Amino acid sequence: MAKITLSLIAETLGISVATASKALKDYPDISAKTKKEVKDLAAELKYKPNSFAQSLRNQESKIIGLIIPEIVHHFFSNIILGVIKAAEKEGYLVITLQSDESYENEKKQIELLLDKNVDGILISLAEDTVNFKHIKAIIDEGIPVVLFDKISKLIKCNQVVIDDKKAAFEATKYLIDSGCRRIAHVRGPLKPQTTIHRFLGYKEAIEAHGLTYDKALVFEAEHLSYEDGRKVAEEILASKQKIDGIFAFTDLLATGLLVKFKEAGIKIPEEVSIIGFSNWFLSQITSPSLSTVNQPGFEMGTEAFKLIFEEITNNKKKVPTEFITVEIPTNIVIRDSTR
Amino acid sequence: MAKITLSLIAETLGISVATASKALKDYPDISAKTKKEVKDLAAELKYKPNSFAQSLRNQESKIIGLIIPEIVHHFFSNIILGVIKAAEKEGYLVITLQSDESYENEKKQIELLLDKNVDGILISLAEDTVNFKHIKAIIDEGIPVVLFDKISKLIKCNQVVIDDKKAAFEATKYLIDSGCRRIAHVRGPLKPQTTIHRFLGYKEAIEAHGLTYDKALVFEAEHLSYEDGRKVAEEILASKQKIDGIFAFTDLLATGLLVKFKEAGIKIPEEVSIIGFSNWFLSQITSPSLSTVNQPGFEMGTEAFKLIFEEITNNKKKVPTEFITVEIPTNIVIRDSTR
DNA sequence: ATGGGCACCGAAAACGTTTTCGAAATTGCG
DNA sequence: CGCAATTTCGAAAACGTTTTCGGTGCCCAT
Repeated sequence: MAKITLSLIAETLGISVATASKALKDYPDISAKTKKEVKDLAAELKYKPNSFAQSLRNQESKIIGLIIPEIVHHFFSNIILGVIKAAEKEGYLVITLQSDESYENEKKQIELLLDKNVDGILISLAEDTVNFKHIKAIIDEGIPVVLFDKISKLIKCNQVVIDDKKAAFEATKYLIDSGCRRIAHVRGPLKPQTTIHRFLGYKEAIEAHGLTYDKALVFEAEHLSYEDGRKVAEEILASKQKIDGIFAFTDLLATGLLVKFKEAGIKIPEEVSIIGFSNWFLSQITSPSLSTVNQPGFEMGTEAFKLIFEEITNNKKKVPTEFITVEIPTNIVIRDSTR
Repeated sequence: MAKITLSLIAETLGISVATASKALKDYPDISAKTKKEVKDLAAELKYKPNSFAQSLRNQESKIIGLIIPEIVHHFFSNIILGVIKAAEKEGYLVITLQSDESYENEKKQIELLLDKNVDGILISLAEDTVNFKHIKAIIDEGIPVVLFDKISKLIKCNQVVIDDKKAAFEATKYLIDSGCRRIAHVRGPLKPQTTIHRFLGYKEAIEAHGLTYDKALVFEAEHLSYEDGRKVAEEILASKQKIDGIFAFTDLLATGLLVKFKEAGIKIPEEVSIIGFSNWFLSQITSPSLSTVNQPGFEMGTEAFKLIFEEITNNKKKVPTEFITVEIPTNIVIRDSTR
């Protein structure tokens, strides 16, 4: 039951630890015979190098950190999965933490990860993070950082995003192409950049297709909840605005809208088309099922890991990395809530 | 920019590394004066002990592994969150892996975690795991293991579960108490134990309340999908069985049933009450919203971590742990799909 | 015989921390 | 003042791996 170490192997073979180590790693200055002996014995004893010792010696943990605002969330859990699967392929493991959208937590958690000497950190910024000193500090320490989804252009590092404006443009365009002429937009609270970009995409699509943008058709939801979707639907109904299409900021809002409109006796999609955003699981099971914009979380996670892996490898080879912002393409998923 | 190590501190203070180390950990054989000097300097230089060295020396990583079948899943992502939050409080971080319900992956991932010298492993077994040698092997190596949700009584270790039978009993009882007399059960495929337990709970509730159990009222869904829920609904309708209540194995099935019944012009809950299982997010947004059994993932995760933490601490103190199986209580959530 | 070149191996330092054990310095006490 | 007890510290080993930098031998050519 003794621990299987290099020195054990070396001892039973009558060679030195150095030779044993080099034999296992195919150093050219070890004879084929010795290599075979060492490898055979290692296999027989099921030798597993001690990762603590390796990490200490090589100054790398083969672990990366992942901080997201909210784990229990269809989009984010897809990102987690994408990161973990991509990392696993390259021999990396992932420590996940949830910031709860809090700047303070984010800061503390970065410390925790640095204390564990992770080889890099992937972050989707918390909502109330407006100061980026803590992020810049880790970058200055030489630890690779990749930002995804909730990012900031002010930070010099690799980033992974979707093109919200373009996606919103296309969603709105689809409504227009399918015959809608008075299209409302239900947007979220102003803070995240995404709100603005999706709004702009909506507006540009309207104007690019010979329709006139009407401020009265833009409604703001306080939160991004199902309940808020219902509330906004009531507002729309109360406003007596005549509309035949809605582009909602997110699927949850869209679902609230859809249900309330149905309850009000309005036929979806015959009278009003509705399109959401994110392609969460629930959009498949509303009735009618919800058309939406697919926000590919898995791919974003995969790409984020690829970027950090490249930077880590570059750093080892002392070659500088030039930072890029990767845009993951979105696509429209047409179901039954649009004509 | 030099690394802040103990020896750096020791050198600038003109003492030995040993003394510096002991000063920071309040060893009784260090004078108050020296302690203060060391601590002050450490704080000033922002000294952070190197975790590699600590791990190597102390033989512990302060990291635990978590293997689950599927990350993108409301119940499981709640478990992840519960584990991570509980771990964070005790100074542990969590490496998460997804087995994809595959025994082979499960085995490989356990290896990965052991290679990283995690201090313990939490596992929800994959569906096609029927052989437990790989789990027993880690336990024999002295690594604490806690099983949760998908467990096996054949493995001697701490476990965290819900009482499926009792929960099913109560769900069915609620239907009976609210006036249902011909209650169908839609169950899943036979393999997981949960299927059997929930069925038994249903059956016992029926019999305990003066109703007669009728095999013809039990329907089997091939998978646990929304689509399968719809299919089973058609079966039920085609069978011409007169029913006034349904207890479904899971919310997704229940949702399929609910939608199909509504499409067939049957009023929910006036004509047929439906109750699901798990309290996924989607059960709030069906119309009518779905009554269900709350399966508290977060609490299960928290409890699973507590158990492994206790075992780790026991092991350090050389006190033996006696294994227990913790049952997390479920509760019924009544919404609008039941009378 | 002498030296250069080659193939093979090992000593030792290094990564940074923790802890045992013994030594030195100080104090207490008779 | 002498001896024992106590306080305070440091040397060194240990955790296990990796890699540099020299060695040995041995062969071959001169």
